[in-house]
Amino acid sequence: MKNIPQNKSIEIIKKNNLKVTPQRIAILEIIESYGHITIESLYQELSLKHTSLSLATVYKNILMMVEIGMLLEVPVLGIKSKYELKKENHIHLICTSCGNIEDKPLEPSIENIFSDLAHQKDFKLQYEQIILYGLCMFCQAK
Amino acid sequence: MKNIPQNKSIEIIKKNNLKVTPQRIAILEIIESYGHITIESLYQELSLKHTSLSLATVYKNILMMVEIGMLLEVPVLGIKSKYELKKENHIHLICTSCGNIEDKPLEPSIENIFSDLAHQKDFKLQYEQIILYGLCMFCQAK
DNA sequence: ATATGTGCAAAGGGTTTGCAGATAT
DNA sequence: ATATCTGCAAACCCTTTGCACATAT
Repeated sequence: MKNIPQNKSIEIIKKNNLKVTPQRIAILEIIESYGHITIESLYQELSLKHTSLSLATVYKNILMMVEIGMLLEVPVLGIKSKYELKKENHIHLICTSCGNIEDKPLEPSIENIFSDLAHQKDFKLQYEQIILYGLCMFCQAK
Repeated sequence: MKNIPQNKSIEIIKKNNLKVTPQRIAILEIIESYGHITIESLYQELSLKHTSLSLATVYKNILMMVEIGMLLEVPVLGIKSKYELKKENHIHLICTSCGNIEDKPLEPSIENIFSDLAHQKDFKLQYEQIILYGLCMFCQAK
């Protein structure tokens, strides 16, 4: 494979001491453009441009990238997990009608509430996962 | 099967207009005693007393009970989902070391924060899923 | 009596694995 | 040059399904 573009995906891969392959660049670019995506959709999208890219490679990379903290798994009730690039902690708003996921920054005031709460329970907090399910503005209009 | 005890599980089953079978009673009693449990553990536990109970029956019931809102699925990053009896909305504290899940009531002050936040985004909130990952007091001591 | 539920065994589908060949460094 | 990565195909679950029989109402 050829034509490796210079971009953010490459930087992320390098930062994590992984080899910069066209497959990985393609995977990250699609995840970035979608924001949140399932393995299945990711593979479908990848197949359009990289017909030889195998599903096994997608699985191996996604699992490994989650493992090393490059990606974050977002479990979605009822369907399969979606994956996103790791960034500052944020809240997810998931539409139960269209499945779209929107991010919202996690304000310090909220973070404080949960760190206090964890402290009360003698719980050493590592990660806060906040997911709000409901109808997005578009699906409400329907 | 015989020996149907009178208890909370039976009431739950009746309230949902399902037939009261020994299998369902056993399933609910184990979920209640564990608080949160995976399908696999549930089946293992069930097998101890009800040797003829099939895994297919467990799956059929759990899926159906989640569907009608008797049970709630709690996705756990890295492993399989656990299931719990539906009750007032609450926060989950999941230990990343031992996997134990503890509940904490969701205070109105927190609920208000998220309903406000959803409102800002023109999002019609249906369900708030808050999961805190970290180390429980026992695993910190190790 | 009848709708519902269970158990079995088979099918299904998503995920993982091993390995040989290819590629990035 | 060599450690890493990819693609293929098989293996491996976990989960679902269909159907005949059993059971709750």
